[in-house]
Amino acid sequence: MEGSVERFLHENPANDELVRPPLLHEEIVEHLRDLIFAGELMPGTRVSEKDLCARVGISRTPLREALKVLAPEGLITLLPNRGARVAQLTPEDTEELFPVMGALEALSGELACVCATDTDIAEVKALHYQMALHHRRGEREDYFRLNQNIHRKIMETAGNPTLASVYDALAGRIRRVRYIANASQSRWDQAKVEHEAILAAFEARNGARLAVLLKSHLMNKLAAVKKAIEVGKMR
Amino acid sequence: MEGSVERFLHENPANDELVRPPLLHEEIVEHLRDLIFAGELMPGTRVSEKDLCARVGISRTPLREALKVLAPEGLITLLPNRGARVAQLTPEDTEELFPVMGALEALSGELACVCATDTDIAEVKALHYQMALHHRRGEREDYFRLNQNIHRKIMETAGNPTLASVYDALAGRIRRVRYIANASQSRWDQAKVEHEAILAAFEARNGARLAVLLKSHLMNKLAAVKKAIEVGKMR
DNA sequence: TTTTCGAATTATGCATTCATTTTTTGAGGC
DNA sequence: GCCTCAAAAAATGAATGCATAATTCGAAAA
Repeated sequence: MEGSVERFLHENPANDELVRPPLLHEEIVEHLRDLIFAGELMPGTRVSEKDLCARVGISRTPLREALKVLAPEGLITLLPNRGARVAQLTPEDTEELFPVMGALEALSGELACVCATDTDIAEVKALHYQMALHHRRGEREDYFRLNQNIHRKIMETAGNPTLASVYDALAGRIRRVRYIANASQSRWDQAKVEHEAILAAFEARNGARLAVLLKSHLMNKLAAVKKAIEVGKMR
Repeated sequence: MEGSVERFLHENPANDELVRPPLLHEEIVEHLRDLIFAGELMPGTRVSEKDLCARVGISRTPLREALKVLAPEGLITLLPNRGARVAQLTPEDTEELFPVMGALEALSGELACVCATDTDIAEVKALHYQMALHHRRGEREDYFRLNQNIHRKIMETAGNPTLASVYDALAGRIRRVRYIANASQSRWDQAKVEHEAILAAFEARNGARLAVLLKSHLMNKLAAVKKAIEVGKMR
């Protein structure tokens, strides 16, 4: 009977999750994130509610809800009566975010060393050598992508979804500046060396060492970002 | 002239911040947080939009915006077409949150050891001995409050507002269970010993050691919470 | 008495509307 | 020509309205 199926679904909270229809504002949140990450909405840009509504084909209510969600996340800045803007990372933000991300990545490394299967390690190894290839070929975009994949794989291996989601939220804010970290060839080369040590620690399942390496890797990246910004300003 | 003052205010972004009127939904967010923390809205409780609107004296729009903000924060669970509920911490959440908070507290300790003035350390010391007094007197509520104050003071001394805000968001989610960590006298005593070591490391400005201590302090707290829940279940 | 089914009620999701505030525009004065 | 100020236009903040999904309630059946 149909009835029993419905009852089964409703009496089991876990299934309710699967059945639940999407909330419009959540889709808009993701859509806006994508627009920001893709660079279609640049930092500092004013987000016109009317325009975006027309563009996405919805009313202002869910869009406004989405903006309110993205504000605490740090992707949008809300100026009362003066609209929303794509958040701009201040130097302070940058300087504050990297250590926090470093701590979270360090934890991911520690946990990953405990949880990782041999397959997990082999996967990271494969990603690493593919990345190394892109480095040798000077393919920055591909290197960047593989780099992200490696860190993401380690994060996933850690098996702590809460950690991953906090990390992702912060990573979204510095996505743009991260990319410029390897602007200079020397820093890029150094990053590659660091990654070799990271791989080695992971293969050895040396969690403490991996944690330290990941942490310093991020702090070096911060230094590189600051330097790259300095150089950029002087021009 | 009045005009020049207004222009001055508007031409200076920093001042715009000060002048800007409050957004209703943000006030509701804080109000709801307070209600949840105060235990007036218990985990699992359904949040009726109509009732809460009447209670707070606003329309549904800003309330719904507030609920949407609190959902990603983990304090509210949104069930599409079925309303909002005060989020209930699952055992998985608990197990995931403590290590993350441990990593963040560890970082706060490290940074605090670098940034702290002698006054900062003296302040923590004072708080510590006041807390120790409450421990000796068996005053659990006061102990708990002082305990929070100490960790908060160290966090503030670290001088990383981003770190603090991420930490606070997570702390809000486990606020309730944290309180039951010192349910058993033996654990409470152990916690006090750990705090003495923490104070000593801070006084010595031994960041690395303080980090390790704060981290293990939180992991021990997790173990205690799990145990307390187990005991609670058996009754 | 308990269960089942369906109408009535209620609550939610989103669109629309109204009241303010901000921004723009342009006419007049310096 | 540039600044000042006021009126118009536009945008935002919040309330209300409407369509739909969920819940409740009660009558009929088992």
